[in-house]
Amino acid sequence: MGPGTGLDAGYENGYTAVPAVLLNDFRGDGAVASGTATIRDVARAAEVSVASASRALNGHHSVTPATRERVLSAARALNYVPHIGARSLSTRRSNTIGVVLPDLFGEFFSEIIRGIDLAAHRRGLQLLLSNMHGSADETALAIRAMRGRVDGLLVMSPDIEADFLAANLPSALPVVVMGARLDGTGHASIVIDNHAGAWAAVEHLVAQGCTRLAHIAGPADNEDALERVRGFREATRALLGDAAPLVLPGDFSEDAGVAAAGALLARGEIDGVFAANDIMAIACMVTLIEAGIAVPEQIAMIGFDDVPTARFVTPRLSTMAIRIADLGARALDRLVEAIDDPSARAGEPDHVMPELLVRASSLRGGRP
Amino acid sequence: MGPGTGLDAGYENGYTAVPAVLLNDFRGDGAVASGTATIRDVARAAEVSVASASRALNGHHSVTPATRERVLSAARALNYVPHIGARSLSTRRSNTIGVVLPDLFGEFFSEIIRGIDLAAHRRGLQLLLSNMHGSADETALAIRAMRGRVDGLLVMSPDIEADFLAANLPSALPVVVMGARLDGTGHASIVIDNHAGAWAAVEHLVAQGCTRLAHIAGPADNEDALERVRGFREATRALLGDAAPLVLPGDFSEDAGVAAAGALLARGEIDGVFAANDIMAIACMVTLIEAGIAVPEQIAMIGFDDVPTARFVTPRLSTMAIRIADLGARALDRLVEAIDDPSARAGEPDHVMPELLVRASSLRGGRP
DNA sequence: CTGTTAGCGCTTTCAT
DNA sequence: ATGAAAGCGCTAACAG
Repeated sequence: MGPGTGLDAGYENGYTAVPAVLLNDFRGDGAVASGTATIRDVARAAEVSVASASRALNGHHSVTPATRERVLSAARALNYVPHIGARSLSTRRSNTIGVVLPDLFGEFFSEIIRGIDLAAHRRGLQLLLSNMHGSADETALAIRAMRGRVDGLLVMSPDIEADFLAANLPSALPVVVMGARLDGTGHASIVIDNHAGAWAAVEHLVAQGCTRLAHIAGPADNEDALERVRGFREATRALLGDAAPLVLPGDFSEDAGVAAAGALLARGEIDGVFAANDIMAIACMVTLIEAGIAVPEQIAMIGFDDVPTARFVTPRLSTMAIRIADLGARALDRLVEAIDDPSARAGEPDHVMPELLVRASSLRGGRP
Repeated sequence: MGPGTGLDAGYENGYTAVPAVLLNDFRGDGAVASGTATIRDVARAAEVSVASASRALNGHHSVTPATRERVLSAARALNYVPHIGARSLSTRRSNTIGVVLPDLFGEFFSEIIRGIDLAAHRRGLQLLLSNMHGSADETALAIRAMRGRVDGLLVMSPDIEADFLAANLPSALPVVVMGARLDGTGHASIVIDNHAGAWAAVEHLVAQGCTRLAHIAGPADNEDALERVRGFREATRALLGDAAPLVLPGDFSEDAGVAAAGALLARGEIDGVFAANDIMAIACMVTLIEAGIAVPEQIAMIGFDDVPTARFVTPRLSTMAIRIADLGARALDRLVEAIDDPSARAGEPDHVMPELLVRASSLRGGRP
């Protein structure tokens, strides 16, 4: 893991649990098939009640060292593995977090999952993944299907109407929403400051001497994308006096980037492009270069997100960087807080401020 | 999704379940908080027994249309959401697959997860994710922690000794192992033909006129990586008469690629590089180019995996392509087969043959 | 300290 | 067709 991600902070307290029995030095070299014996078998073998077995297994202090040892060795002998499902039914704790995402495609989501996983791993939590492949109804379904198996939900669905989302969020379960603000619903949320990010991107392009900007937009139903367009428009008007800058349609996909490059080529005149995400920026840039355009000399490019790939393209891509994995980790941390203290209603959304990351794709030494 | 991935095949039969009640046209717009009422509440409200409620909710045919309607509307009114955890305890079915991976970093794993998710989604299965962050003991732990919550396990851990792995796999649970062959354990597996892939890479480089090859190796404890080195060595000896070709150490990381570039620069003479994975190839290539080396003219490059990024670098990276997402999907499909028919012992491992994908980074028109 | 007894929420015989 | 009751495997009072 790279330095400075802030993800390797130490253990935190609070909602965190690794069942004691799982931490035994069991290495599965017993003779019996694992996953078969129940706690009753263990109790019988150790000649104690299931209650004592349970206590011993879970490290409760109220057990004689002697019986504890009997139970433990019986468990070992039987290759006992606790049935976590049953345990959570009884304790009303699953030590599992449900993660609901709109898509699993692309580095943005994999980075987010990585961040969530890292934070979850620190606390001994498991992740139940659910991806909606787009549809709103499926999202609702996915969310409902998590009932009784998770202690909390991490939901990201920037393209689902907030109202619909709010209506389908189980109010009994702690939820953190990523990417959409759900004010007044009592759910915590964490949002990216897209507008400011877009503005900063335009500002940078202008500082590099660009005067004819274009924006490659994200999906029309995506809140983040919409805010980026808005920021772009306002900034070009304010900074360049351009009230009707070119906005090319897009959908965060590679294809959209390629198509945008085609449009740019056909039109000419544009000397700076701000894409709503990195993947479109990269696809567009590669296409432009192959068509003989010099980047950044003829057209400067800047993206949004800072996915890992941005560093590997030639020229390296400037971008409005979000520490994506960090974002996921923060979301999980907030969720854990909410689980720890269910009474605390969520306050203001957490804000994530994208950071201008200047690399070669936009650096052409205009005004410094 | 790109064309030709083979991932969008239609529904298959077999182990597939979406609980009926979840498919109702419920849209969560009721007045009561969801996730609160139990089936007893529903039964009481509908004035029937819980048994009947259960039957109605699950679409059993032995219910009067009248009572079914009463139950359903009661459920709707109460905003009832079934407690899946309790259901699986009772049915011994969780409709969940446990996925155990060694790492979540990099595009290889995110692609694999995407493939698994796609296939799982088709069958209405959920994914319980678990990542070991390296340690073997953690792997064992993660596997045991899945007991009672999953119907089957998808395990990938090329850097864990096969014996240890086999000892810790629950024999009661269907398991498909990716990337390591566990013959004779009764577990299905699916492996990449690394040796042949490496050989093909060398063959291609030689055909392009390269005569002094180097290999950037993967981790020393990774089976896939080891096979790639072996293939590389054998091929260079056979094809080039080079019995002791340069093998640079690596660990599949970006840094390793950069370090390898340094070594290459210091040494000179090498005119073709085969890296054990794409990320090292890309990092190495970018570093070489920035140092003034012409790729592929002075040094031809080829990687392994075909991660999405390989298409975006300049020059585009040649690679031994694996359809990674496909691999994940296939693994899940095999697992589902095993769940469907637990009696069938696993046969031979599935083989995945990497495919030579020639892009600009290795194309220099030597012998055609 | 230990055993007995209830559940957790749901499905499922087995009667009726 | 419906209901009563017995679990699924585990934990948690409550007594002893």
